[in-house]
Parts: sequence; structure tokens; C-alpha cells
Amino acid sequence: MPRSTRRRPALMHPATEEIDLFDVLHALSDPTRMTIVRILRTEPERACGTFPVDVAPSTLSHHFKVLRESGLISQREEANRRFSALRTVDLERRFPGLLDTVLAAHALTEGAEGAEGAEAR
Amino acid sequence: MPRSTRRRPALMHPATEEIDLFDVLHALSDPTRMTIVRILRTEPERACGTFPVDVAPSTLSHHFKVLRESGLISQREEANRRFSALRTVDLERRFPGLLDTVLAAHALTEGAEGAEGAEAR
DNA sequence: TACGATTTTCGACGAACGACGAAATTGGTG
DNA sequence: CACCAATTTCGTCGTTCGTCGAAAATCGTA
Repeated sequence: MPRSTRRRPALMHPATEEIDLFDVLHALSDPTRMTIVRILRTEPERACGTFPVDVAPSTLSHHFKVLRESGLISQREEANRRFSALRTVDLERRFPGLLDTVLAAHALTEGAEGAEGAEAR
Repeated sequence: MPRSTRRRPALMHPATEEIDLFDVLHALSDPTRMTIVRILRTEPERACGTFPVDVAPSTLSHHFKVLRESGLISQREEANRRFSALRTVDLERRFPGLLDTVLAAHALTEGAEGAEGAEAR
């Protein structure tokens, strides 16, 4: 038997040149997805289930799909798990400086938001 | 009689420090609004009705409201007209480099998009 | 092979979105 | 005052969004 008998459909990733700015902006305009991206910024790779966001697994799966199809992250399957990684190089090539600037902007709002009663999410 | 007898409610603009990143990203994730912002980038001020976007007036009004409440633009009333302007200084103060980077990113996608059959919008 | 862990797919639901037309508001002008 | 032009508000429509739970798929392991 071949090493990979794919029964699950292959994961769709847009090519670098096909990454759409509106899709990216929309993907980043959700707090949960922003959290995921921010975490992924500090680690090369991470399994889906290990993100500290409190939504149902199915919801999380949905967000990962949005992120993947927007071109923000790539996903790799390994056995049971699915590992996600930021497409930093591709993003930088497609929209130079965008990810850095947006994440920096979000970092600016960090302390203030949490301080006034928006604990999780 | 006083110079301004406001019967219409005053226009709501978020203070600079209150501009929300998610609102900004969401506002920019719509093509029509992106067009408006891009145009406003090249002119200090412009009346609402003079934007070359083909949507119904009421729809346009809605987009201006979203842009204004996100903090991206300010609006000033003068007689019948309402003039819009980019809040470049406030934006820069709140999220340094964000607007420039996003608009630069959008500029990169300009030629290619229009070339393959997405004339208007 | 049966189980458990990980993740997705599949509806479902309510909220928000983008679009529209009709009606109302406002103010300048004949 | 009547009219016109610019714009908003209101209600509606269909779509998309974010969320969930239940069920299915996949794979390692007991």
C-alpha cells in the first residue's frame, strides 16, 4: 500500500500570487482568527487543537479553513493531527509589510482591551 | 437664529484612541469601501455623491457610515452636501503605518484584477 | 478489532452584511 | 412657497458570518 492513501480531500491553499487582499483583511477582522495568527507568529508550527481559544472544535475548524483559504496559513496533515503555520514568506512576497504592520497594530491594542472586561475571546 | 440649528443628529466619530482595529480591517475588506478610501487618499476632501462607485445612493450612504464609525474617515456637513476626508493623522497616530501598508498592498493588486474581467466594483 | 483522540463535515440558528427602493430630511434657488 | 438636488433613514431581501451540536472520518493503540 502506498504511504498515503488520501481519503480526505487535499487541503486547498491559494498560490502566493493568488492571495486576495480582501480575503486577508476579512480573515484578520475576526478576534479569534487574529489570536490564532498572533500565536502562530511566535511558533513555526502548531497543532489545531492546542490553541487557547475557547470556541467549539467545529467552530475552530471553520476559522482554520477561512485562514487557510485566505492564504494566511498553511496546513499539513500528520496522522491524526493537522499542523498550521503562518505563510510569512508568501505573505511578505505578496503584500510586503502587511502582516507585520497589522500585527503590530493589534499589539498596540493589547493591554487596553483586556483591562476593561474582555477576558477571553 | 443660531448659525446651526441641527435637526439631524450630530455625526458620530470615534476618538483617535478608540479606533478599533477589527472595525478598520472589516471596513477595508469591502471593495467599494476600499475604492472610497483609495480615492480619498489622493484628495483632502470630497462630497459623497461624487465618488465613481456604482451602487445605489442609499448603499453608498451605508458604506460611508461604516467608514466613519470605524474611524477611517471623517464627515463634515455643508449645506446639502456631506464632505468626507480620510483621517490620516489620527490613523497614523493610532496604528502607525497601517493605512499606508494596506493601500500599498491594494495598489499591488490593481492592474491584475481589472485585466481579467472585473471591470467595475 | 474495538476504543479513544483529533479534526472535519453537516445541518441549524440567529445576527450581521451588502444591496435596493421608497420615503423623508435638508437646504439652495426659481 | 414650490421645486430640485444631495443625502439619510427605513424596511426588506437574500447572503454570508460565527457559533454550536451531532455525526462521520482518520489514525494510533490497547
